[in-house]
Amino acid sequence: MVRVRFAPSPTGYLHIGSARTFIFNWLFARRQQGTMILRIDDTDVERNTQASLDSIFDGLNWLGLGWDEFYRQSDRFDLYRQAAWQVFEKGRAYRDFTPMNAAPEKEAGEGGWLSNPGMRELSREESDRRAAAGEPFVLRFRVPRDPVRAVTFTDLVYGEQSKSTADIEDFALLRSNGAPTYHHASCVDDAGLRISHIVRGQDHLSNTFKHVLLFEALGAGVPRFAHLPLLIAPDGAKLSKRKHGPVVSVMTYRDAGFLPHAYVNFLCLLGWSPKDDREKMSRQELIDAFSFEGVNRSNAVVNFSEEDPIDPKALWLNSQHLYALSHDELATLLLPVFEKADFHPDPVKVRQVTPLIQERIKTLNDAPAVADFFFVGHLAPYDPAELIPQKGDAALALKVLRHARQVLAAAEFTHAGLEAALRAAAAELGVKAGQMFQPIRVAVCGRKNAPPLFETLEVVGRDACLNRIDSAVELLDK
RNA sequence: GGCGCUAUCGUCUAAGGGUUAGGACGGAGCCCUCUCAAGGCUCAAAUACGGGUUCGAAUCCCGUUAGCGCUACCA
Repeated sequence: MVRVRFAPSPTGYLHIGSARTFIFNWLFARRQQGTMILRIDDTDVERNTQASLDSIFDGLNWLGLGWDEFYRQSDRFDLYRQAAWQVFEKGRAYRDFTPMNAAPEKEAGEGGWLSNPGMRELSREESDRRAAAGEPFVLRFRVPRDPVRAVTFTDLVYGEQSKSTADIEDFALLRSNGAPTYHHASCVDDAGLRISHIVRGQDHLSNTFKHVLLFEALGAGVPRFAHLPLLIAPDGAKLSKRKHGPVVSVMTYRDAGFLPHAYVNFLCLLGWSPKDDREKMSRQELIDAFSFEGVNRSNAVVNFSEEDPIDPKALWLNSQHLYALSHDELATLLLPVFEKADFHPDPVKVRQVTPLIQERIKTLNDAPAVADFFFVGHLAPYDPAELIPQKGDAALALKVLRHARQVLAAAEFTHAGLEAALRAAAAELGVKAGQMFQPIRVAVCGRKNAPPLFETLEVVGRDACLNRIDSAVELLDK
């Protein structure tokens, strides 16, 4: 039975790298019909905040993938302490009374630290006596070095891994305040929750040797491991909010008008490939295609810059998913966006506008800027020169608009009716269709670039069209 | 410093002994066209470096360089 977990610590918003780790866990769980567990790794009481926990939930909820079981490490401290003392009783851990901040630090820059001399070999009697006297200590794991041996495991992504116990430090299990460390709590839970596969960032690859040792000391089976390459910034540094700003938070993409699934799709393609050139994939396609074979070993750059804070590929993928939506689905998503833009939109109007702008937006947030003229009572001021068509002058624009007004006053306001009427009008005037349409477009839309003319006029409606053309004529006449 | 991991177009990636090194984003151009999009087509763009092994290396091995990670009573 496959059981995987995503274990964020609530020390900030949901990072996009964490989001991807969550997604890969989720995909693997669904693919294997296993269980997805969300576990909050909040062992560092000092650094955890409720705000951060809330924002992690916000991010996860937006992604919309869900989980099957939920745990919180701060509820389980007794479990960790109990487990730690069992390890101690087995002789696999010892008390280290070295005062905090007084570690035997490398003065001469030689580096490397394995254990606190003396403490590891302290007799049980001496250790018990000092503890009873109230001297603070940290409980440290005793890495087996009597004969040095290799710790090995097979990573589903990185392959065979091996490290000598001569290169593994005696890491802490319990702090002097009795709280468990990340390594300890994590392993106790992974064992206790019967996690079958630990899928996490590659930054934990070298920690895994410690964890393997701990699982053994705990008397637990060792889970399978799959480490994921990291997401990094264009400068090669790891993504940090301080240095790279909001691009590292998933909420940024929600707020930018991304479709959650499009963003999931984008994240999946960072460090993983279906190996068949597919890019836009549905949730089910991702589930069906996912495997650790397809995961890369090198870190992936999220491509953004100051001017362009969103990866262009993410934007493209979002547009592809946007274009695939039905008009009704998209209209439903667009309604709140227009509301937020203060357009006081009528749902019927939004539904009419939707097909006209669908292929002109890359994010939901692009819609108000593209569709403003469908909703406003009065057009924002524009440069009258825009009304003048290619190879024409103000006189031509005026002639076209006056004639158009007449024609539109009588025309049947449907795509076919408008097309027939306006093409005929152009022929009558002896101007090219483009020269006819451009002044009308600018008069009605307030700009040169807009959706195709006939359907646009149809949705804007006869009254508004005539009024706007009157205004344009007035503008040119001055 | 020690230990571990990694290295294909600008970016995401495919090819895992034999390919003109493929696709996508982005860029340039053309087509379509009432503008803008969308769509179609074309072009530019890569195997970090040096040694091996082999008839043959992007691919396997060694070294170098570079980047990243771990080396906390953070996670």
